[in-house]
Amino acid sequence: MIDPLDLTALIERNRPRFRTATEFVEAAMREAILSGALPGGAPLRQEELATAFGVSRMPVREALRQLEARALVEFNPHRGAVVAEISAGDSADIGAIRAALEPAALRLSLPRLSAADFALAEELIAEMDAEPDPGRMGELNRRFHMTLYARAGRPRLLALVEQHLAAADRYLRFQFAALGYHPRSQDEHHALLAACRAGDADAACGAVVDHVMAAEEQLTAFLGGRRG
Amino acid sequence: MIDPLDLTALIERNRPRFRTATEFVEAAMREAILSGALPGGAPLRQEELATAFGVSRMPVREALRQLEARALVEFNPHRGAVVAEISAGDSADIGAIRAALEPAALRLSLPRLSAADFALAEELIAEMDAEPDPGRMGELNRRFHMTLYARAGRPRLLALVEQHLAAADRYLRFQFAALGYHPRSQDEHHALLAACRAGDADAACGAVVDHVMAAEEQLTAFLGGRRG
DNA sequence: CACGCATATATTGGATCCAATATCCACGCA
DNA sequence: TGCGTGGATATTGGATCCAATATATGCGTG
Repeated sequence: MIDPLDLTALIERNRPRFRTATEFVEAAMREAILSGALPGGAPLRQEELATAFGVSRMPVREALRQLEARALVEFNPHRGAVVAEISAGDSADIGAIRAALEPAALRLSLPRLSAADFALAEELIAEMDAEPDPGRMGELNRRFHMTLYARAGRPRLLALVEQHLAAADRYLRFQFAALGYHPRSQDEHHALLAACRAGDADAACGAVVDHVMAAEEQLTAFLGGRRG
Repeated sequence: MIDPLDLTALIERNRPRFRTATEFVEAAMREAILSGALPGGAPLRQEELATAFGVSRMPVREALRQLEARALVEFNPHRGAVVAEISAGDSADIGAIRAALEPAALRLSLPRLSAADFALAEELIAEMDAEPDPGRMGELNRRFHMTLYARAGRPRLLALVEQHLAAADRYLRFQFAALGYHPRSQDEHHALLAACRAGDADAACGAVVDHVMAAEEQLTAFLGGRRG
């Protein structure tokens, strides 16, 4: 049973931003899943969600289908949808994808990055140092990475990267809550930015891969390595 | 207006394979889009599709939402959905993604490939030589690649790879129809398989990247390079 | 007392209905 | 004659209703 109060905060706040109820429900539920408000395995009763969002079951159904295509929820015919579980195996999967995509995006973007981009990235690192909330923290981390990739000029690639950065957030929140923030990650952010500023594509890509892999290893160890 | 006869072939053939109408419609429409039966830009009228599939508008709507999340169709609120357009820019986008993901999948899979896997890959190459139909051709090409990646043991990564192999098919069909099949591609398949058999991961990954990039360059040139 | 079967209930899947919005066309006016 | 406005029409978005299926409960029987 989902506590209605947990969701009411997310709901109705940015309702008017969306043109259709389906859009609204999809965005709110994605946010809820990625932020951990809806934990892995949580059953998603359509009627319950519909009343929580103040709509009928139909926008909920369409939103659930979209989230299914993004692997955030899983459907079982006639049995309902549940929030996709997190696991060590899935974390490794996401890590492998990030380690492949992010250097590719960076390599395309790097030559076109401007001084303003570097300044923004620097500022985001500083904000991360001061941010205690894990949720905002993940958001800042995502924006830092995306700032460096943004000039790649490949919308599809960037959408994939952002999607998997967000997916990784679900896991990083775990790590953050359990171990506190790892200062090594900030060192890696600085190193990455320095390599970018120097225009050294190979070093920058290496830094990204190391960064992703390090976080991934930490996580796999933390999650107990139940699966490869 | 969609010619109903174009779709009727796809419809009702494997209808019983699916447990829900939504699953069925989603699979059929994805197939239709990827195979080119529904070309880019084609308007997707819900009522029309519903009668074509012999269902109500609802499964169609849910299927369209799933396809939207996979970037195969585009929605405009209150204006309807259209099949996602193909373009030189999008082709380059897909090429960049493939060039990043496929070597990663291959590197994970390569050490675990068996003699049977190599034999299957070899057979698929041979079948490609004899296949005149572009549709079946793409299918064989996809299976060849996926055979080499299958042992990666990363379901999420493999799903992404397969998804973008399929997306690339939409473009390769173009190339095939206009230029005929390029024998160079088969040479590259042989070289790739040889490197895999030799267990040379670096060479194999290099071969994949070259293969993807070569096809991509051909395509970009053919599509006129309207966009980067 | 355990197991299997039948029935009851809850929940999803699918169809139909109504409302909201966009497009199209005609008409009037400058 | 060209442009803008207003209404008619088509199509989507959302709500409600019905059917199909899965789970749970309880009964009977071995």
